[in-house]
Amino acid sequence: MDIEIITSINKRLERKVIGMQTKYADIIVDISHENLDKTYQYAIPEELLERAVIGALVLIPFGKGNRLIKGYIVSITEKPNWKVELIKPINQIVDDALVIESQLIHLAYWIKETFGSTMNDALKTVIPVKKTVKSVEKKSLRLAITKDMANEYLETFKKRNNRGRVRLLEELVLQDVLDYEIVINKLNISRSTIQDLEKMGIVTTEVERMYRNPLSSDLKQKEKVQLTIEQQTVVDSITKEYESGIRNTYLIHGVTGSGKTEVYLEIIDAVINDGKQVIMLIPEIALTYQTVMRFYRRFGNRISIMNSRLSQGERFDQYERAKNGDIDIMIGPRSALFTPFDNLGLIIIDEEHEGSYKSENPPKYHAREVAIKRAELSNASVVLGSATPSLESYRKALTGSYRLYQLPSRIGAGQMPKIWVEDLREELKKRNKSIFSARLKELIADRLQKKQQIMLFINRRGYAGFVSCRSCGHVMKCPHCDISLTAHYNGSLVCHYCGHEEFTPSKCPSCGSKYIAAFGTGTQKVEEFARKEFPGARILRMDTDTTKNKDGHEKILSAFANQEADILVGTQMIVKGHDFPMVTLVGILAADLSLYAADYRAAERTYQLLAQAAGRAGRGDLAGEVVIQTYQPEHYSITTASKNDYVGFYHQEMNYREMLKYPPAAHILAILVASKDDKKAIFASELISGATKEWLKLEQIEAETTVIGPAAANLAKANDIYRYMIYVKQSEYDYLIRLKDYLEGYINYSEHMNGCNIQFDFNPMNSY
DNA sequence: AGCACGCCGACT
DNA sequence: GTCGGCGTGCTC
Repeated sequence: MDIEIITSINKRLERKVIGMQTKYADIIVDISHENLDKTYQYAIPEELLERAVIGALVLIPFGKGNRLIKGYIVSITEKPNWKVELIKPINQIVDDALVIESQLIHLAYWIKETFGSTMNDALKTVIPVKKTVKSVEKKSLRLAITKDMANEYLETFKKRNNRGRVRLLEELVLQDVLDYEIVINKLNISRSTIQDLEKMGIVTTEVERMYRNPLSSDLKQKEKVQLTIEQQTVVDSITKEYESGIRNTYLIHGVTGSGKTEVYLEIIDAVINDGKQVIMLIPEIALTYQTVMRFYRRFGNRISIMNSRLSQGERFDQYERAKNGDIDIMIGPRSALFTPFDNLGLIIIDEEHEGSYKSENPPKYHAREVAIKRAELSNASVVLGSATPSLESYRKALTGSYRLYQLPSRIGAGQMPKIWVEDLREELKKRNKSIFSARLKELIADRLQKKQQIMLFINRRGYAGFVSCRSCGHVMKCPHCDISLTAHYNGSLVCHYCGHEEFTPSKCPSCGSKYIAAFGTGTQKVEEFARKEFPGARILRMDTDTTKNKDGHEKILSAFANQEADILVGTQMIVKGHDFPMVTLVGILAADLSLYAADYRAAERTYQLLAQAAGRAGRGDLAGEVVIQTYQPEHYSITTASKNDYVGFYHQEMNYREMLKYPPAAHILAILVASKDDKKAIFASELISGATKEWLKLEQIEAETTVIGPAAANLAKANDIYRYMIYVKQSEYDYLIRLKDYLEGYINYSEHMNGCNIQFDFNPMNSY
């Protein structure tokens, strides 16, 4: 007997004896159609077991004819969830590590494992929605023969009573191009009819693929600037390593105005000249016309830009262009990370510390970590850049897992601004009840007179204050969410979470007092004050209200850049992306507001905001000044920011995190339990916390692990859904992942979790 | 997407 | 009857 047959029989026997199970693979098929947008289960033949990994490209028999089609393995299980006798085996595995889909599916799996989500959610973030194919690939029908011939056919079809064909042909004779969609839906012609006519050579279908480039491609004169020695050193060092095949993660710590962008441009140039592709992540808020044009001028239409305003179709186009090799550089927010470049050489993350790089919905991944993983999979380097690096990254740079580069000085004539810290308590003592300190007032007057520009920055989101009763303290709250309502200038109260709107009451609903009014300083109030204080000044305000319509954001910024106003009042959104050479004064009205946030990152965020805001002053030839107004002038985030001392801040903050075991000193797993039914949510969260403690005991790590909660979330109710939180602090990330895996199993198993939505968040960036 | 099944009118 | 056009539903 043939030796191969014997071994195969032996193997089979062996499996029976050991009780080895057949393994099954969930596979997504490589056909773009809505109905096929799910997984199919196939048996993995024994001899393919080793190579059947997640992401593998396989050929599978599909449909009645068992025609072989391409598919990708997205998960592997032991138990079939389909009638076993109907499950077909995988035909073969195509070994092709370069297939980008494989890589992205593998990445999705890693995301699911590392950040906790379903494989489905992970896949959805990684693979562009296939549904959009329909709307993008605009299919149309055209007559393939002359009209006379068509009329002849029409006669014969009429005689034969081929109603479908007649309907279609009649329409085509009238108007020789028809939209595929219209033909199917409006004319009620089935696909088989069209196919038949196509076979007969009467009609042709065309896929017109028109790429919508969000930017017109008129200008692309190459722009090259002379780099400073500092910049050149960084560029040389990174490109030299790149060229010698070394791949690494680099952190560029450069003060605002130090010219990080030029450094990026040079490195990108080197990488694309090597025939590789580049992904550049920029926070959405900084993705302004100005920034985009800089890249565009340098690289012309080899780049593509993605942002959340793009329609699904446009987004899909961009992915297609990347896949077809029409572009080398993709610029965009978090989601651009999944651009299907198959020869990726570099990922850049600008403003690496930005909170928007952390996804808010599952999978709650951090773009920085995913970028590093993707770079590892496709042999690329990662460059992180920031004026105020996240503690996580700076720590890694100091311990050597990232390479650290410094750009300590501004380029050109720009000098670091002079920074004043004004103690608001002192102002109050001096009976200054204005929101402007004496110094700020004086400096504003000075700049107005010199015809220079001023930015006033209020450390809060576009918000005009909550409404409360002065006699009983009752606060107006949203009936669906546990959050105070926000007063708007049109007199209504709005909930920022669910959009609930009601009239501002004239009497307190709790005690009936007439003294109920809006509190807090918002951008609108600042604007009002400034108008009163400086009647001649032209003032622009930028917040969520004034930027609601399409290009509001861009319009206000360019109006200010064109010096159509003297003062720009705004929230965080004014501190990013734009250069205003005529701004020589920045006022930060209440620097410590963000310190009160109930969140361990409050100090870090405050430092970042102050540094960014201060960085706006004196970008041109004129020297700048910054006034920081605060009630806590002695707080280290403010003292270090006023001296532009990032390293000093880092060490102080790191001490605090070490002491309290907050990230990056340790890791936190946040578990959110949400349900429409309050009791269910409470019970489920109790169970989960119990299971957590059990598991910790089993692993014998309960002593070095802290479990907090369950407790009602900060936002205890949103959209009528009750929310409870459990926090687990542990210094080993791995333990938290294993705990998550364990809890996932527990949640699937327990029937008490029905009707509850449970989400995991590792090292959360936003509070719940 | 591609394939087959089943229904229905027309025709040898 | 049965053939071919037409609509529909399914694919592990």
